[in-house]
Amino acid sequence: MTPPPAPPRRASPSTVRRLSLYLRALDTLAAEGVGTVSSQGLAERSGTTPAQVRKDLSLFGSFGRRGMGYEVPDLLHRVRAILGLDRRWPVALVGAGRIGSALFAYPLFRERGFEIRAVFDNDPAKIGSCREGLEVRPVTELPCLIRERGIEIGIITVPAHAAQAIATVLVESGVRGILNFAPTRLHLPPEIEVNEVSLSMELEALSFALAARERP
Amino acid sequence: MTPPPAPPRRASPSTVRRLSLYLRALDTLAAEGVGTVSSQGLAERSGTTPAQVRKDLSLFGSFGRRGMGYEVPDLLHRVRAILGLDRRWPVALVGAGRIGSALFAYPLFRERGFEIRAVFDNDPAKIGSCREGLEVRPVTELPCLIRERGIEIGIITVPAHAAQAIATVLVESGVRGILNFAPTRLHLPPEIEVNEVSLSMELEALSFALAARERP
DNA sequence: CGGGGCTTGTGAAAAAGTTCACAAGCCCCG
DNA sequence: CGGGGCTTGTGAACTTTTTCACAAGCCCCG
Ligand SMILES: NC(=O)c1ccc[n+]([C@@H]2O[C@H](COP(=O)([O-])OP(=O)(O)OC[C@H]3O[C@@H](n4cnc5c(N)ncnc54)[C@H](O)[C@@H]3O)[C@@H](O)[C@H]2O)c1
Ligand SMILES: NC(=O)c1ccc[n+]([C@@H]2O[C@H](COP(=O)([O-])OP(=O)(O)OC[C@H]3O[C@@H](n4cnc5c(N)ncnc54)[C@H](O)[C@@H]3O)[C@@H](O)[C@H]2O)c1
Repeated sequence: MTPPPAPPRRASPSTVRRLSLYLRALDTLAAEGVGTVSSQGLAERSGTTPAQVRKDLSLFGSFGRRGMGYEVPDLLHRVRAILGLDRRWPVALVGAGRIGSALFAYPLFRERGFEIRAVFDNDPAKIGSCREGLEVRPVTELPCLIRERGIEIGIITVPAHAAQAIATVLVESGVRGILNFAPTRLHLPPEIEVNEVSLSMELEALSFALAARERP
Repeated sequence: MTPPPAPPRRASPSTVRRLSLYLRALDTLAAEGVGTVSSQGLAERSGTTPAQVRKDLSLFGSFGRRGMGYEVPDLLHRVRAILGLDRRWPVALVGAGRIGSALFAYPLFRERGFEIRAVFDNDPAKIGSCREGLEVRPVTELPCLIRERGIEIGIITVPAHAAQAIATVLVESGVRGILNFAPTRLHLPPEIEVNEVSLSMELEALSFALAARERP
């Protein structure tokens, strides 16, 4: 009656996080001209264990040579492909405020293939102004431009009270993934990928750890 | 020979994350004037399950009444205390660039008890300028001011190549917890709490999920 | 004042994730 | 061309985290 043992051959969120770390480490190694790296070496540079590195990678194939380790350029390419970074991702940014502008100006995103192709705001003072060559457009144009420019990922950097409405419009316009900086839980259809970034949460984790250390 | 069953009565990182979510939900409930909430209600508002809510809270005590649920103001206070938010945390910000300035201007941190009491940079054009009433100081004054102002948490928003040196100085000056926005792994003594925020990683997780969905 | 309807707190079971341990494989050297 | 030294890939053991399930407890109503 119980369905077989279940075939869950999927990467856990922690594996995905670590893959990003491996990618960062591999970028550095490649820049240093290192040709080959062992699971040991990768583990040291990404703060995990050799067994973990091998397990993570083995979910997607066998990329190493026994006795030798992994070839840096090859593995770099593989990990990029696994993470879906072997293509460009057109991105829209909604909310050209403080954090939105900071993100927009951040060059590393583009290097990784994330291309901000539209910026929206509803403040007349901001609309029409330029951010690094791209003009801030009114939110009313959002559906049209998202479709036109084939945008698949939206970054939300508007105040919390406006986030849900923006998210809904983004999804209706064809966006499949959302990175949300506003401190609200978004209600969206389950096929939409949502990733929340909460800086308060990060500080609170620190505060918890420091406070816990003081009184056990 | 194996030490007893082991008494690991500590909250896992995921529990801590969820506590932050509960806190956010409780804030909203309190603002709405709701007097009482069940684990069910909290779960819905924080995207988890009732059993998980109860397990998480039970790590720290019994705060509810059977048949009734939890009293919102009481639980709010308890969760704040658990997270170490029943006090002020003096914070220093190093790197008054784009993301640093955005963080500095963000009012929610202060509301949660995180008080930015010093801002540092090494760019002469920025030193001496003011951010919301606080003057940007040169990094050379960092050790002295950190000690003087009793700062325990440092936020690093300098370029990656400068992050390790800043982190080391912060720790030598007495900081016990660090929130690092620079994309580098920091090497610090184990008693220092370090929390990395990597926005690339968040985007990459999205990209992975969207790409995976396309070719199963 | 006792029974019914809910909801908590918590062991026990299940699932998920990590570490272990080792056979299989590769390269180099003699 | 065969042996030694390393390192991968991977089942199996172990650990941690989540889910389940239910007794214990509280309140309200009749
Ligand atoms: N600044 C930070 O460090 C920080 C940290 C964590 C989270 N956040 C969150 O990020 C979001 C933005 O924060 P910020 O500090 O950049 O605020 P901000 O006020 O500087 O920027 C918000 C921008 O959104 C625009 N906006 C408001 N309503 C809009 C709407 N309905 N449609 C389109 N645009 C709209 C505003 O015109 C403004 O330009 C907030 O939800 C905040 O909680 C900010
Ligand atoms: N902007 C973003 O959206 C974003 C996103 C993710 C991560 N980050 C990371 O955050 C960090 C800062 O990014 P940013 O965009 O704010 O860059 P930025 O160049 O705007 O700001 C960096 C600031 O650090 C100062 N600085 C440089 N070296 C210093 C030193 N040795 N001591 C003290 N101050 C020094 C500079 O003067 C500048 O004011 C970088 O590590 C970046 O990778 C930024």
